[in-house]
Amino acid sequence: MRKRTIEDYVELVYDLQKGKKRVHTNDIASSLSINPASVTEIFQKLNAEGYVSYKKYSGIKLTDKGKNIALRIKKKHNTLKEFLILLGIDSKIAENDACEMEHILHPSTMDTIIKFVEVIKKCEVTPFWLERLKGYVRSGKLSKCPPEIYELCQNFQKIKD
Amino acid sequence: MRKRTIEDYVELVYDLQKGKKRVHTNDIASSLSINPASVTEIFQKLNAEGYVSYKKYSGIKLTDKGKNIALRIKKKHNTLKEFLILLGIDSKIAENDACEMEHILHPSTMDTIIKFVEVIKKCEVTPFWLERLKGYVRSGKLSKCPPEIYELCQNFQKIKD
DNA sequence: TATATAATTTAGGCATACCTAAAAATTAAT
DNA sequence: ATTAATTTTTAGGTATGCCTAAATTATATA
Repeated sequence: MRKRTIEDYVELVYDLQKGKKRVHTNDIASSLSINPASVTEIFQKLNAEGYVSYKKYSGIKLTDKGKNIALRIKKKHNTLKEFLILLGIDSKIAENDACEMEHILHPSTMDTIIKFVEVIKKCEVTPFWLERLKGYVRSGKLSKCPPEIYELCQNFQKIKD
Repeated sequence: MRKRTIEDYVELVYDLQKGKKRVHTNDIASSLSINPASVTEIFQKLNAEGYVSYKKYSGIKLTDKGKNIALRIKKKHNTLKEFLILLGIDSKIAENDACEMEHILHPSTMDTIIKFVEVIKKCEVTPFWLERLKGYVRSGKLSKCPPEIYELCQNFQKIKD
């Protein structure tokens, strides 16, 4: 696996913190299958950089700074997952890929994807191209674009030019 | 930057190899702004794992295994870049994000994206939703879906049910 | 061909993200 | 309230991907 970033930990702490006051070394350790001793080091680092407040032997708690970052990333994560699921990708895989993508995409790419999801979600009917895509992924066969659709697009294009 | 993988190097070697017999430490070193001494180590590793053949002081050359991997990744890369550009993302940014995504996406996600690009490219006219998305990204304003389109999609959906 | 210059490799170092083992603190059970 | 069990921390270790400096090999020039 790639090296885990501060963002990864902050996000995880946020999730584990739900319904408890503080997050303890063992919570993270068992959740990531790493050694509690390693988690102590991570806590110290997160604390030093102001993402959490840490008291020896009593776990950590996200600071406002940490919470903001967590929320920012989780928003990205959810949008990306939604995006992938929209395209027909299995939700477990979407979850995973979103997890990777959330750290690497350029803000403007993120912005486009956010708007993409928004546009598709605003449609009351499943867009036609999406039906075609899903069918193609499922069967390996790409159905023909119905001439009505084609004509419409063509007309709209003419209007623009 | 994230830790560079074997894949990164193999891909780079492939590109640098164009028009020359062998790739030398300095080619990689200057291309990545890392120390030639580090590149020697990388060469030894690539050689040990069979991706290149390496002769001390005379650079490396991709093996068939290495070449296959390079081609596989470059194909992913190109598709991802194309995909992002289709969505209206600036080509320099698309290049960069593709570079990151190519290593992380699940094969089935990759497959869907490949087919997505294929479907859109097969259209002789720019699909309508894509026009709307681009307009939205550009202006922040989302145009209404024309009723003709809406009706068509609705009809097709009825046929399916 | 001898020598200067450039490219490459070796040897050893540093940072980091993890590890294990053992010490210290906390919590639970009698 | 002791003592036992659990959790957490400390101390020290490993692997890796980079580094610098110095040694070695290759190449270019006189």
